[in-house]
Amino acid sequence: MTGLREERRGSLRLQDVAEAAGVSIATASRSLSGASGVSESVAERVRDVARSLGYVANVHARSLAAGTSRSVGLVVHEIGDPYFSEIASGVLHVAAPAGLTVQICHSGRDPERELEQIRTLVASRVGAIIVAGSGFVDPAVQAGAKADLQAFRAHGGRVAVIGRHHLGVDAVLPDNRAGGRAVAEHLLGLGHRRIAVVTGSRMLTTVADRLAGVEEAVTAAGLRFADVPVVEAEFTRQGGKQAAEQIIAEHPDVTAVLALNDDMAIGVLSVLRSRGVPVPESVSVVGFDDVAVAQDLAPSLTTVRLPMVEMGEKALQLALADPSARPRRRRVGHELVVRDSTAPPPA
Amino acid sequence: MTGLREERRGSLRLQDVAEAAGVSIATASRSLSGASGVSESVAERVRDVARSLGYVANVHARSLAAGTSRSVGLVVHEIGDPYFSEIASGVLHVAAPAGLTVQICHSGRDPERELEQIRTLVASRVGAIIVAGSGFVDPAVQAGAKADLQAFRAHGGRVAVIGRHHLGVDAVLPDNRAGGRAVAEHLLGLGHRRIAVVTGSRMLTTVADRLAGVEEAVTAAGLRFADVPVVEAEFTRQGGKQAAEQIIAEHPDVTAVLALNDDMAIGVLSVLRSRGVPVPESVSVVGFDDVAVAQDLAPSLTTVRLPMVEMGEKALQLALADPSARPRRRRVGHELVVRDSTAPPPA
DNA sequence: TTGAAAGCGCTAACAG
DNA sequence: CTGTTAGCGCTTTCAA
Repeated sequence: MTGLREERRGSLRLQDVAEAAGVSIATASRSLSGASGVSESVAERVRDVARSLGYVANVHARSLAAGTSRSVGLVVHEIGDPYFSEIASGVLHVAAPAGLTVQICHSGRDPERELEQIRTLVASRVGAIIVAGSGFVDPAVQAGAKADLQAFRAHGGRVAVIGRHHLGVDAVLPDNRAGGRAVAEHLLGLGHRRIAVVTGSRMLTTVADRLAGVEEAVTAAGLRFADVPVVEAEFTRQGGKQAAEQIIAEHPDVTAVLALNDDMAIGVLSVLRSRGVPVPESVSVVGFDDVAVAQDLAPSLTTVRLPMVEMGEKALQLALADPSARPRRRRVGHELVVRDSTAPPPA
Repeated sequence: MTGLREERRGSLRLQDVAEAAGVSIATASRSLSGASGVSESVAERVRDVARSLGYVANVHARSLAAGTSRSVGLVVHEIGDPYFSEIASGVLHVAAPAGLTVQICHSGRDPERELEQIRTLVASRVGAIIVAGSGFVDPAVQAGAKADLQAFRAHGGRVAVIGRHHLGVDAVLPDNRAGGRAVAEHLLGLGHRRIAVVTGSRMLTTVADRLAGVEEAVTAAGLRFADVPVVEAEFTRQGGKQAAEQIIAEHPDVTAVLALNDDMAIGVLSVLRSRGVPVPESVSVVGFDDVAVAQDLAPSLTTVRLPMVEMGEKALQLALADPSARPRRRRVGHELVVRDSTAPPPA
């Protein structure tokens, strides 16, 4: 009785399809995988039978036998963060039509955990791994991840990263430096001279690059970057709030706050509003990323737009493209979006 | 030469660990899986060897042999939507410590696609499936999904859904109806009598439930629900904008807009602001969900808080708990959060 | 073009 | 407590 066995596992096997179609299991396999070497008539019949039976191949058996799987892994810092959820959205949008499943995991901005997640993905024999979080300034921090990723590639795995990493693989690179410069120039152009910068950990390359752009602009404007207060906190809304409190306490004379991501800028706006500081009349605020809500805040946030969804799409496309000998880089544009949170400094 | 084979696949097999530790492959397996029946000293040695070798078990081989996998599937409408990314965050937060990987897929609010995604997950032999996202009022629409989910359960799979009722499985249920009532009562309590409701498709149970709550409150206040304009559009920010335009055109006398999710409310606020309509002075606006940014909008949004992260956590916990004969329901609380977007109607 | 059969790496009886 | 061995369901040579 075949019934029993079906009940045990719950689904048909290729063999059931093969029997029903009156062919061997090998032919059935070839028919369904679209491999050549089967007469079209037979192949079609097998596919019909499979469909009518509702057969779905066991992914694990297939992956085990073939050594690869039709799935990709995505490592983000935190999926609840809009920056990453938009990237994830982009990844999913190109994965689905390609018949790929996506495994998402959190690194929590911790290199250790990131390495752990990468290992898990490697063990899952995913076909590609996309690392979406910021890299770390210190290459040593990611040495482990780099080694694992290289080994993964050496065995046919595909890898792409978003943002600057020292990982030696294909990368989608937003121009954080030019973006930082642009947004700083915007404030300087409005006449601001006492600007405070609110930032996440400088260990993150994203932060380092954006900050370098800011420094360029400040220096080019004839100011000393050393005189610009740079307040470091968590790269989150909460961190932005904390930094804002500190600025209000220690640098009450600033006329503009430049936050290195929108999340922090939102935190800054929140504190200023609760303190009754009018934005942009008394203080201008800018962010970076242009997450979807930036335009709906009040005042709407001046920021630098990064095409997160597109970055996710590009990353997966890059990973899926024919492998290249040396790492490819896809730069994505940025765009200064001037909204209502900035104005000339108070007279 | 073992070297070759290692190169072919790229990683060590259990056998390599077993040899290095001088035990049989079975003992090695037991040691690593933490199964009983191995002396602790041997088990420890095996684990040490495995760790020093950097061994990671092949997930597919394991799943194939064991018939189950340490992974869960999560179906959301759209991961870029904050409502779902917060739920996903909750799911990931309980999955990771449990050693579970999470596969996320998009249904795009389309029952067909949803069914397709569920099938893919079943084929992946995930241990559990979590369906987040509203169900459909018409049970027939989801008959396919229900059948597949039941079959999946019958074969040992775990299932939990968030916020839907026609699937006959464990569910985490936000009290949409009571929430709708609460937020409508808030508006009525402030003295509003000309209220417009902005909603997504009424085919969604989420919408139907919230709307029913609103109707209860309106009726209890002695008004006729039929007199309340209900504008239907996409359940997104864009839909909210569209609905707002329509309300301004067709019902210029309303003093309050009740949007059935925050996303739509944000769209409404955006349109009102660009039209120069002061909120809450001329028109009050309320939303539903309390996505993270709701408190940072200006005016900050009065809404009903749903604990999305917690809902994600609970759903996975439910799915992971010992299976029960009949569907369990975990109700999660809601909380009216009064902020700055509501006030009494203009005199 | 088709089929038989040897694994893919691991788990889980079943022996010892 | 430990080892032997038969699969898990599929892909892929190798023959026919």
